[in-house]
Amino acid sequence: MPTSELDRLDIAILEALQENACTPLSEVGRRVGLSQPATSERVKRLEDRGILAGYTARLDAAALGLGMMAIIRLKTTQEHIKPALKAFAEMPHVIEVHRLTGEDCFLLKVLVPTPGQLETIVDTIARFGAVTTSLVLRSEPVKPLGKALLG
Amino acid sequence: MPTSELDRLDIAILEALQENACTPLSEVGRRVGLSQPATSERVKRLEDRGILAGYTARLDAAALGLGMMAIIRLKTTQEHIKPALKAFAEMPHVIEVHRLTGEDCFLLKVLVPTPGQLETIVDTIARFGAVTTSLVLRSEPVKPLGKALLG
DNA sequence: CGCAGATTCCGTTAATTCATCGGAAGTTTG
DNA sequence: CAAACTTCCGATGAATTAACGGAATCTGCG
Repeated sequence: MPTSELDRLDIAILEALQENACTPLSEVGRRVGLSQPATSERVKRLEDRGILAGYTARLDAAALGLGMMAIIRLKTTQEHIKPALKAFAEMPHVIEVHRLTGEDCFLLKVLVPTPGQLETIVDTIARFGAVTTSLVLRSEPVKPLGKALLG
Repeated sequence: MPTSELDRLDIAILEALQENACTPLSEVGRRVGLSQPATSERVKRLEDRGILAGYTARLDAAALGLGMMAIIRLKTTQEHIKPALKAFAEMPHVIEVHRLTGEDCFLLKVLVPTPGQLETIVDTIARFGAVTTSLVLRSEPVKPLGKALLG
């Protein structure tokens, strides 16, 4: 089994660190009922197991001037897949790339400062196949993963 | 303007912290050519400006037993929107919710351990309208945001 | 039963990292 | 040209993390 037993404490620690990775481990420990060294040790074990894959800064796209998010779907054919992947990698505004089953081959998430930038991106991608572009009107805050472990 | 001037150093700092938020600021400073206190001060300023919105742990979904990602699109009508949003919030496996322009109203990203779980989710969401579900075969690593600032 | 061995915890302490301070250098303002 | 402002540096004090040694609990197996 991939999740070789995470107990309640591990999950609580992961939730705390996902919500704010800078919470002192003594404080995390206090919340879950462990000492600082014990908490530290568990965190280290979670890292060694590859469950805790790292720590990252959360940037505010809007504050960075990237106020427009769009979802682009691409329906293409086999021979375009590799060149398309390469092109996506070189487009800095394309922040997520997913290969899909179903009618569409790719789903991309892009962040741009202006509609004009979006047009440029769509035009470039359209060279590989049929694109469908949707603007994101609103996003609910991304949910922390911890919750999904209990169901 | 939203991006009231970020210089090259700010961008380099953001990139470093996005790649690994635990890099000591003395090390970040060394890379960008600043002392530790100067780096610390810039980070604090970026936080105050709301550009650096926080720090979060990166969890490995597969290692957590959530090896299956799916994209669900929902086409629905006005009166279902609020109840749908509420339902999404209560489903722990739904980790992203985007309101879209275009034919589909919502795009969801879900993480599940088994196809059976996905079926449950799809069935629940289908009560609000017409759903289109695609499995994610592969995802390219999410791109750091810093790159998008230079274009 | 009961004794290794392993695991996980705690308290303490050493090492690392971060925050704060005073002061210098450079820029902008009046 | 001076005053105010900004941003930097080096040094120091405060906070956090990492690394012990030892105690308690659990496991496996004679």
